[in-house]
Amino acid sequence: MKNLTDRQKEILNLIKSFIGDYGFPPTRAEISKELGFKSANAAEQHLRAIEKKGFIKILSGASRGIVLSKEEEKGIPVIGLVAAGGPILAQENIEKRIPDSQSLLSESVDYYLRVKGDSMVDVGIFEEDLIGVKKTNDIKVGSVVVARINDEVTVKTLKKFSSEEVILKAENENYSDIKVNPSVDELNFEGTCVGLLRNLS
Amino acid sequence: MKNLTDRQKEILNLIKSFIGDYGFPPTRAEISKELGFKSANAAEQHLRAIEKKGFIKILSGASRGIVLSKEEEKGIPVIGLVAAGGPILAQENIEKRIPDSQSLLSESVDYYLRVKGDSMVDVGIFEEDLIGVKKTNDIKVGSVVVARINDEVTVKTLKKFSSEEVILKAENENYSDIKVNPSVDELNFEGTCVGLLRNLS
DNA sequence: TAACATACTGTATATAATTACAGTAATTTA
DNA sequence: TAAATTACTGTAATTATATACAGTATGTTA
Repeated sequence: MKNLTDRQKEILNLIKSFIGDYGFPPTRAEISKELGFKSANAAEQHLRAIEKKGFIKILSGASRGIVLSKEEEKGIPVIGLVAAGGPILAQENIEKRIPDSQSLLSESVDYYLRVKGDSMVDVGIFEEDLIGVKKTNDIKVGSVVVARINDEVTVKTLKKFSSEEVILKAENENYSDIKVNPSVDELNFEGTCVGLLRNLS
Repeated sequence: MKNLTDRQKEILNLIKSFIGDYGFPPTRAEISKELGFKSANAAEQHLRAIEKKGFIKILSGASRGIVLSKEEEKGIPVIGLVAAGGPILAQENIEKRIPDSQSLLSESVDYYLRVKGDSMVDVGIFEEDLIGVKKTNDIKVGSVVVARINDEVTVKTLKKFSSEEVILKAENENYSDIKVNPSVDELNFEGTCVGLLRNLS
């Protein structure tokens, strides 16, 4: 999918915020008015360009027939198993997308990660739970983090963080702490856990 | 807010599902076609009636200018403390509403209930977690239920369910089972727990 | 029992909206 | 450097849409 120009991004954002405000997409005239175009055709042509790049679909004949593409619906990706060797958010890792409900979790979530194993049961994180992860470099001791050690992704509590040693704690007495020497092992923090979703029944 | 007639409900549901499918509301003609009206005016008049009852707002002049009212935006209520003596979904109990993200939890949630106490920690339900509750009479032994015993609301696992005795199990070894005789105590099941949300950080 | 609400058909019209065609001009890509 | 893309103005036609007015019929409320 090609990149949008700044102007095109501006128009796409306008469409999204219009939908957020009114519940339906704007007309060409409304877009033009908002951005100061004197001709509705300016909007029309921008829309065609944005459609060509795959960000929207225009339903011909229908008034306000602008449909945001799947990717653009801002669904938050759910990551199942993480394939080795690639970024965690690679397309192949995305199981599905779930709607972005800002007010659901207080901090913004970049993706959900499906929990494997029972190493965090003592803090109520169970297998198959979805943890909401925020990508951040602001990693704090005591918080639950998503770390990648030698290309393996793991969820643990950060217990110690120094240049010589990083300790990741499993919240389950049957597991022992993971001690990592950052100068020897490849260690990356993928983010902090800011929330949890569980499907029961 | 007055109640809608069956036909009006049908039309409101059509509008919601149309928005779900296309991302914008239907026209009068589209509503009429879907429901088999031969005149677009039938839809128009239904819309006016539904607006009068407060479920939608019609923006005059705007095509597809149907806006769902706040209440109708299907925000799911979050219940904090339940005031004694009233229905659990009474206005005074509603802390806030969070957007309905169907695909978030697989079963539909009628409301979220903020968990008080630590009686369910062994199944990973912690204090302040929000459990997604589905109102249902189809209560099953083994599932986590929201029960009301003599006007007190509690979340427990249903262990036994017969006409002589109902046993509600706390999932925490420090708590003992609650045994209720339905013919003596007032026992109501408010619903089944179908999911869980937790805010960390 | 008169007034009102519900649930439509049918016709008509103003206006809202899409969209094609003809240009201009600057910038980017091949 | 020719061709394509971006970023618009301006005009106009067709179609999409909202919406008023005139009816018919049935059920409900005051």
